[in-house]
Amino acid sequence: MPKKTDFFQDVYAIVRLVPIGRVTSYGAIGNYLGAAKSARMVGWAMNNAHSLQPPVPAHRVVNRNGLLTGRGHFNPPSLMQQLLENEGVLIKNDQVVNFKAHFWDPMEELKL
DNA sequence: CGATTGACGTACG
DNA sequence: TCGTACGCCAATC
Repeated sequence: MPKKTDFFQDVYAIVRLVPIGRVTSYGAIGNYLGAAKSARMVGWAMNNAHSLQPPVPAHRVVNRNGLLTGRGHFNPPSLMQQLLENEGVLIKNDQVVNFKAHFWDPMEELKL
């Protein structure tokens, strides 16, 4: 029987599967794991992800609005935007430009 | 051990 | 269209 902590591991697995130049959202991951309403847990998992090995590319995970809500948890906070721009994802006003085009939905990509 | 918070999202007015 | 309320579950105070 799977342990509840597996949810966190699954979140990390999904984030690591996100291709370069693509981004996903907390809700999309939670939805894929069957915890659509537990998007907060995905965010909490990211908080723990900073201590994981290998490091989880949390900078590819943004909120439903494509806003870099978690940038304040990076070091420095601007690192998130910098990493995304480095992968070809433009950020404007702490928000992903053309977010819909860069959006990587695990349910569409992994479910098949 | 109880109350509050948190990298979110949906529902309702 | 915008603002407020609630749910979700774990960690922290």
